[in-house]
Amino acid sequence: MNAIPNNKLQYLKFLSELALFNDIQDQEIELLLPLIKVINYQKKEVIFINVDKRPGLYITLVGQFKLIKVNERGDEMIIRVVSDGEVISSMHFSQYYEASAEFIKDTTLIHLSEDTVNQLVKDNSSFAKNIINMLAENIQSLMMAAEVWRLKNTKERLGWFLASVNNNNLGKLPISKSLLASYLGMTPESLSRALKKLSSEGIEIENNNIVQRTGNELCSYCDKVIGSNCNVFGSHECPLFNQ
Amino acid sequence: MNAIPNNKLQYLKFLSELALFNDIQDQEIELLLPLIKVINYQKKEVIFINVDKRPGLYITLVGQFKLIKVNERGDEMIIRVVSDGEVISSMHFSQYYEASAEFIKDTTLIHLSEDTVNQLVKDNSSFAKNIINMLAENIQSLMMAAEVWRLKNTKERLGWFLASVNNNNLGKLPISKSLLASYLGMTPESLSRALKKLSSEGIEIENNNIVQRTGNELCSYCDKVIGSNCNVFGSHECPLFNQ
DNA sequence: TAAATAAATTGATCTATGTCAAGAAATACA
DNA sequence: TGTATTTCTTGACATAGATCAATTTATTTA
Repeated sequence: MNAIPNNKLQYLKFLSELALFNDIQDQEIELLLPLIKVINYQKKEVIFINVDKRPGLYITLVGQFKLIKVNERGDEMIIRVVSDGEVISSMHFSQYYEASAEFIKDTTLIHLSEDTVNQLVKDNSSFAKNIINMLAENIQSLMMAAEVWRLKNTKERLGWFLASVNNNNLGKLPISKSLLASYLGMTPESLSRALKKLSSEGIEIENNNIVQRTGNELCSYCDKVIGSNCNVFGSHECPLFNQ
Repeated sequence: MNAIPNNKLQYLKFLSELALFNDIQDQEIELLLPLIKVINYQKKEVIFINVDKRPGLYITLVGQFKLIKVNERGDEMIIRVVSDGEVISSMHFSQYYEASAEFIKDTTLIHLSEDTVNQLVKDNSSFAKNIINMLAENIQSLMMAAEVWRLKNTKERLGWFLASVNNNNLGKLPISKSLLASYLGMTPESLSRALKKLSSEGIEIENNNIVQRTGNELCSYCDKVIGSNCNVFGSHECPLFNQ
């Protein structure tokens, strides 16, 4: 009677490992399974996000998409690139905020309704804490992005991005160059030129791998936020603590 | 024995009217009063915010300050201008995020420690909800700011700002022009030139008051988020719903 | 594996906005 | 109320990065 269909039970392990469900018992997550909706999108598909579409919380089971805004002239801004395991909470956008999602890869999203999330926040303080942490991380990365766009030139923006993925992604470029250019708020041409300048400093991209001539050229583009998950962070080798 | 000093009791009414304490009983707020710290800052004072300074949640009792980041070249970015009744939650910044606050007016802040806030979130689901709403609003305004910086030119940025204050501030410019220029990511010279272009469209600033020739010129710079607290929003007069 | 398509690079030019300098207007101060 | 100081405006000029166009290089697809 209360059996959860087998096809939903498969999500239990995935969900339980997300930061969003930290300190939440598997039994509690199981109670959610009947409430989730699983939605598939194809590469290149574009959806419009606003008050009319079902709001709520979307968890990326697998795939990749970009959250974008476009102005009248057709200029596009990438608000965020969302990948496996990442969460987007459209219910926390203003009722009138409009954005689009464009799928970069075939993507499967897990959807929790606004009511479900609100109920969980009310009943489970760990979940409330996890939601708060998720939103705080969002704020953090939006502030960082603002800073990068406003205070850094094209070469510095690219250097900063490479430094950040080099730490948490083992030196592999996670997105294409043209997507990266757009994400960093520049044209592909400018990215190409910025890359040329960086290569004269010993930083190169060789078939999607970030390569540093002596191994620490990117340190000069690092900052304390992105550096905090680097293995020399805070040590005497780290230039951020030791100029 | 448990008496709250009279000088703290005066904050009860102020706090109870904040969105942060929605659906929270006065008795519960009273329990907080012994835990708050009140801090005064003078106009032009600058403080540095990072992990070493006491983190937590700051509520602006009265005054105004700007949250800023500066790069090596001395270029300054205003992350946010914080005014009376507004909240800044440095505890939700990354541990390593560094910013400065520069006080524009003499300012009094009410401080709640990180532990106090965490305890409240745990014990009181209304407070958790309020914190979530506050963070969501932060995300909203950071996304809007990113959009304004990235997709609008100087004239459009200024028009957008004037449209937004015209709604919620009765047409009075809340900050000086040079601060506004900095907030909008342009130089005072560019702001001056943008203003000249707007005045040819019937939009002027006359001793800090926003004046529109026919009364709705700013509508073309409005959007659904800032328009949502305009009194013609959604009606047949509103150009946003009716092109 | 070749042809077709898409992505990235390079060079030449253009343009919005920054910078610098001088003057005007507004505000503070005495 | 006049002087000093700050803020704002205007013009001349500089520049980072956009745009446009032509290749070159990679990736799909058949």
